[in-house]
Amino acid sequence: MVADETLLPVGDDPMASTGVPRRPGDLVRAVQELETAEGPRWVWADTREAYAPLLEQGVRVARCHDLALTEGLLLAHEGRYGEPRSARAAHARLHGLPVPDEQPNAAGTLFAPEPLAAEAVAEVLADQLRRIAALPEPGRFRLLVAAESAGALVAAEMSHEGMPWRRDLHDALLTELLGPRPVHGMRPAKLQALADEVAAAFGHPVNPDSVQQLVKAFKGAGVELRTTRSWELKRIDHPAVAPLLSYKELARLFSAHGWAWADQWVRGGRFRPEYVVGGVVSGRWATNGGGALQIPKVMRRVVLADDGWTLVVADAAQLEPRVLAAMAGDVGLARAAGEIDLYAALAQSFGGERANAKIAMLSAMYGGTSGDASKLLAVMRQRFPKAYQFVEDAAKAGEDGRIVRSWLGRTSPPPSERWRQLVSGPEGGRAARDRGRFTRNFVVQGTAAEWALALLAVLRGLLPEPARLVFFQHDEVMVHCPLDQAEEVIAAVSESAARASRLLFGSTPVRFPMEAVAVGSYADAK
DNA sequence: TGACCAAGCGCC
DNA sequence: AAAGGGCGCTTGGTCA
Repeated sequence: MVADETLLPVGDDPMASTGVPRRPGDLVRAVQELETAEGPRWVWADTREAYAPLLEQGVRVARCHDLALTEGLLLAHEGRYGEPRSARAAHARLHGLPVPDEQPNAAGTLFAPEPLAAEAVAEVLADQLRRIAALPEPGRFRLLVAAESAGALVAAEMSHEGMPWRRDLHDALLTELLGPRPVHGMRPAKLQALADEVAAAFGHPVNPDSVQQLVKAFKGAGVELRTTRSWELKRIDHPAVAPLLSYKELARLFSAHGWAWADQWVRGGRFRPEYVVGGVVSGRWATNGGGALQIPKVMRRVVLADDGWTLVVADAAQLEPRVLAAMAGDVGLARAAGEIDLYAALAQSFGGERANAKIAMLSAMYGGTSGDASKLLAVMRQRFPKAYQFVEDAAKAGEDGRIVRSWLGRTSPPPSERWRQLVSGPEGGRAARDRGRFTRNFVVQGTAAEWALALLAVLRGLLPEPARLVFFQHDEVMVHCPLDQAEEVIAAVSESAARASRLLFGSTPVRFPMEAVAVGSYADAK
């Protein structure tokens, strides 16, 4: 099955190109031929729709421009957050036509819309390039668009490739922790035993999945609870607590990543989630089903390289404080960020305590106020004034109802109407501070996400055949490759980190260490 | 019955 | 280790 989608190959000068409509029948071959001959930047309405069928046919492309992702970035930058961002909507706006509503979910719709004609794709592209050129920092925004689009390619390829997942080991792990797989609708034996223990401790039946029943049962036992969160339960002295805590932990494994999950998401020894590029306002990815970004650590042991292959796993160390140092241009902080252990390098400034340096940095980036935070923030303000001021400004903007932007120009959502009402009411201070914490974090998290996208884009281009990116989680990547490519892939990872840093920040003294290890099992990566 | 919300917890 | 911002996903519970 070939995508019913118009593709537009664009050479180095996008404005000079013309659309090439293709009949679906020869589309795949045409793409492959052009890709080999000219390596164009493919322009399409939506990468997931256009690229997945190509991947099915074994065709991979090097570069693309995703109209919908770009439109979303542009609309937000232009203060038009929330307007429909599909290529079709963008085309309608250009011509003053009624703008179609956003497709709620491609999988859930019965009728796919007619594909955009090549002329329409070209028009939307030209309009976007004009709008980008008119921005105050067009170069940065172009990089953002390229990185976002490259991310969309990687996401489609990772969904296609899948992360190695041994169902036999997964089943063995579940059986070890929960007991054998139960018949539908039943609890596994060990889970049921824990539920029985909880009931016995109360002296009457209690459903441990029901907050209401638990609160009531504890009340009957003379214990008043505000919530049944595990950290709150841990402070309570009652015989039901221990089995209840075990129950909660295992019940989550069972329901979120148990046998039914594997039935749905694991096929042919691969876990294939659907990634949503730009699915988080800060630019991080989200997933649509499969919970790929919330896989419990205990399950890493079932992620094994194929025979003769290895997993190269790497995560960026202390990415967010390094990003802050580079963005703020804070000389002192940048010097510390030139070291492998940034917090250790900062310790001297915070009474010799590495831990204090960490709290100070985290509090500055996230708006923390607890414990020693305010005292340490005062030190930070004095020692690293530019970094301190950078996040303070972002927080102030948020509190004032203004938007903020990441380094490359991703724009935060504007405040909601509800927030504006709230902020002028009796609880206004609280609402303002909450939004201040959000915008404070947005500039750091958003730029860290951009760095990670740039890393992915570069790494994708450096990987030798047949190595494949198979997993990405905010600041961590996994490559599946033959054993004898391990060294080359590890080198490619650190080279990509260096190039990503230059792409975003030029010649900064800040280092972005990305140490990769080759392992047989994901569980051995840390 | 289905839609929706809240609680709770997994990951970074 | 501490912390807080961001998410997805499941369950129970309520309401129309």
